[in-house]
Amino acid sequence: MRNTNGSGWGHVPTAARTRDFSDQLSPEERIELESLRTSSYYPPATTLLVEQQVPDNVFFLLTGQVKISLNSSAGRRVILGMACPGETLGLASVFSGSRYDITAETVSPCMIASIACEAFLGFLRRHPSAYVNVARELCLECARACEQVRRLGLAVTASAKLARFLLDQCAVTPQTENGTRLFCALTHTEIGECIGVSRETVTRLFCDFRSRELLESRGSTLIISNRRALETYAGIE
Amino acid sequence: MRNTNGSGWGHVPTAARTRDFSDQLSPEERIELESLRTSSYYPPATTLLVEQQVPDNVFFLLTGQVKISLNSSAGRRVILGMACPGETLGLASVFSGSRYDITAETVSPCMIASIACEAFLGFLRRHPSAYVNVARELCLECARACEQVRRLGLAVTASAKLARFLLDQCAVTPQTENGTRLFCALTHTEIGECIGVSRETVTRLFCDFRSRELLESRGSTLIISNRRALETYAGIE
DNA sequence: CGTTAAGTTGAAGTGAATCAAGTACCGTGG
DNA sequence: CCACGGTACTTGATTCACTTCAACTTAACG
Repeated sequence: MRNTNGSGWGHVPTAARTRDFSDQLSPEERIELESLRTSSYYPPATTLLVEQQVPDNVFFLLTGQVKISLNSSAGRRVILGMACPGETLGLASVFSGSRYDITAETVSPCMIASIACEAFLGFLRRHPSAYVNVARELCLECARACEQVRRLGLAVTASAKLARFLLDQCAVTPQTENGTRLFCALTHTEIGECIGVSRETVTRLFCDFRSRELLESRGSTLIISNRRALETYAGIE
Repeated sequence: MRNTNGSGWGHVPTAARTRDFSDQLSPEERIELESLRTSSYYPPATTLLVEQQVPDNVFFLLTGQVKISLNSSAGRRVILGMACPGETLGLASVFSGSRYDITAETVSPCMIASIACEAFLGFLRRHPSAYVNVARELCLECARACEQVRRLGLAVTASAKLARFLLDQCAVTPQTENGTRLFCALTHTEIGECIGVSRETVTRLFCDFRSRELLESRGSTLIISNRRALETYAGIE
């Protein structure tokens, strides 16, 4: 099951991403924003921002994938999802002037552009129409958090949670003729953190799903030939 | 414990609310927005919007309280929180053009202003600077959803969840000399839906907390004299 | 004063966490 | 090439917190 290519899933996250923050900006605005950005390379497993920290930068993910999580001091963690190229990180906190409310770390080699808070807020003051872009990004963050609440709160059993999680992944993955192929490089521990169950339970559920022929797995590839079956099994809304 | 004044909590929700959507708009913009709004009275337990519906209006809560929840077709529900005067409802969905992602219903008699989607989007097109207000509201929605993920995902036991929930309420309630007084008109069922546990468990936990002298309750008033104790008991991050 | 909704309490059942032990896999370096 | 160490995965046994079910009490309201 383990996979070393370092990326979370074969395809994009929450919503297929066709545009990034600078979309819909005027050419001049785009150039100005460009001039404020400094891009750098980050190796896998680099921590970009930590919840409770005072924001210093807004990040724009150019390539690679970033794991977004919430952590408790007790060591417990909830993974909200994987950010994909085009997404911004830390925007809500910088904009609202509060501390970071999420933790973000790279899972694959990433190119990331960053802008210091004040510089970014200055840009927004000079170009208020860019707030439409801020609002668009915030919508995504909301959707991601809501999705997670649904997974954790509306699914009763662990199997329903996993099924729902897999179906959410299917929803953003292109289908092939005989089912959906998910290239999943998350460890069982991480999947557990995504859906709020223990590592061992994830293992057992995969066995269970396999024996029920709800999915096949080969290495880090999951093949879900019959979504319907998975949906009904999970008692999806 | 039951309380018939119909309001959720004695004081405001997530963040103390000092301004509403039209804050920071120019006087002309404010007047124009005003002209688009139609205000009406809604009795308690009126459903304003339902998840999966195609958005038709943006709502501005003027007075009263509104319960925001996520529901599954299986009848399960998660209460995200109570909206207070000044908040907007359905903004994210109207803005992003997707279906409502939450359900909202009044819990007390409410005055609510509404604007048809197209009219509101037209206003935003004419006054792009108003997007800063949209962004501000979306930040609130994000914060609320994140808070809920923390409650459901980071707290392990039911007691930790309830403790955290009560502490969140304390955080937005003015303190008196001998502790925090919460006027809670949520039923045990509703509290259960807020933290993802059953009604009976809520009852038992209240008994337990009382016997541990973590709180006192008189009618629908909760008195938390020692927050610290509650925090340490819950193993709060 | 009767009806309905909310709260309380006990007993039984269970799903999932935890603990523990063992296996498979991959990269490294002798 | 193989021994080694580390990480991830697997599987079984045990335990427990919470749900569910059921019976009962209390409170609110016409």
